[in-house]
Amino acid sequence: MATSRRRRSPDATRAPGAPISPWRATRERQRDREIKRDAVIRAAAHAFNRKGYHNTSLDDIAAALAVTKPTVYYYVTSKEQLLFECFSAGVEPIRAAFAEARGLRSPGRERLNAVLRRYAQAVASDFGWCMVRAEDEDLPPALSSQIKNAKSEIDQGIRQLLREGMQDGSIHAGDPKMMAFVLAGALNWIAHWYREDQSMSAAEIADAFVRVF
Amino acid sequence: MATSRRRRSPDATRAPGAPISPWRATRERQRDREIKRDAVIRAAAHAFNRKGYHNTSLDDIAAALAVTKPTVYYYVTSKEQLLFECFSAGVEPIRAAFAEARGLRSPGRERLNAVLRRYAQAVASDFGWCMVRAEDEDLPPALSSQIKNAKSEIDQGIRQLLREGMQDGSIHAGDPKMMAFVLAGALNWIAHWYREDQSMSAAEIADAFVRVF
DNA sequence: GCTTATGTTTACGCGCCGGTAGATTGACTA
DNA sequence: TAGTCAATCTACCGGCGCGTAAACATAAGC
Repeated sequence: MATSRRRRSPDATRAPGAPISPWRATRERQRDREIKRDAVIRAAAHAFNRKGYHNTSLDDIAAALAVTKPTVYYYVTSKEQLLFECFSAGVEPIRAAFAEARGLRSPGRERLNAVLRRYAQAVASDFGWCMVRAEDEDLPPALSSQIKNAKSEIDQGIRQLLREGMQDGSIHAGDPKMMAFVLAGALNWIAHWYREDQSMSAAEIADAFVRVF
Repeated sequence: MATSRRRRSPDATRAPGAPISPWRATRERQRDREIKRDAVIRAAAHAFNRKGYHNTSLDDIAAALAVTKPTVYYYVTSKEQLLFECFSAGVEPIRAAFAEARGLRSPGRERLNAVLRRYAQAVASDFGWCMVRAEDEDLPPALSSQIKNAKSEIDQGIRQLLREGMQDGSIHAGDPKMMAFVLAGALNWIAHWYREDQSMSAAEIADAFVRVF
């Protein structure tokens, strides 16, 4: 929305070594803008992680970045959107893990383990906390439904890996739905206790968990 | 606090059949008060469960009881305390389950299963939701620390049962701490999805979970 | 019946916080 | 140098929601 007002796009097919375009500065600014926007989202995730969504004001987030509230609003349209962005940032690596696992040829159990490991790491991050705790009640329906879809997608992905593992015999038979609930629950819960008990790294936790299963 | 102003205690050693004490009404009123107070807490738990703590106003809770806000405050000193009471109500049956399990002579695995089953049922209730999601950030330090203690107690209880089960050979060896995290996480997570997917009763879920482990 | 305790109401104060309007600064373009 | 545009600021609005003061009603006790 805020970026839709550019009148001319910079010449993308510039010969190397050619004189620098006068629009270079514009591109740099745009890149700056993305960096700053990311910083806002990261700061928000960190604050939400520590104090909770509702106990964090936008003034808090702005202060953490040493700017003022309207500056935050320059990069983000609302607090709700901010939460949503944090959620998205948390989910993205998990999506990636699934995509990666789909490409592998190893038995289902190993593919599942790989996903779970990445999952655990994602959940242990600042974003992970937002991901796990982003509640539909806190968001307008449009964003809420997107979150539900994403969560459902992950759930189905786990069930699918479980089924594949059962078919190739690498995973003990059982009800995929229940097993997925157990797995997701155990992993998501990491977000709750990891802040207080950081005696292990996220990777170590993931390995320990996989060992338990 | 509100009950500390009674000047004379009713005669507790009254002969049966004797004329009813004029303080009987007082006792009845006191009992009424407790019932009403419980109703307030239940209504709060239900509302928190559906809309979340921060999205529930005390006016909402009052409206659900067809009274006004000050009436709620007549039974409860603050919203925070209300949340704390919901937490306590949720935890209490779990405490009871542990106490019961300690009295049994069966192998550790069965005692643990019994606890987990009750645990799952507690988590699937309205109170359970509050229990799982009551965050220290939302409460004053005094209450927050009590909650932490209760949670820690439960955690230690699970670990203890695991150790006992390992000693008598009924539970496969492993790291009790990690296993407790996995168990608690999987069970607590029930609170998140049970509202939307009520295809099974809490007891069925508990059995299914125990089977997965 | 008069008084006191108990329960509930109406009406309100007030702080916090999400969000915005509009001025301001500064850098890049021509 | 003038003009444009991106970025940030100061100052403010409005409302929601917790919690309270004080009046009012009803029933109990004497």
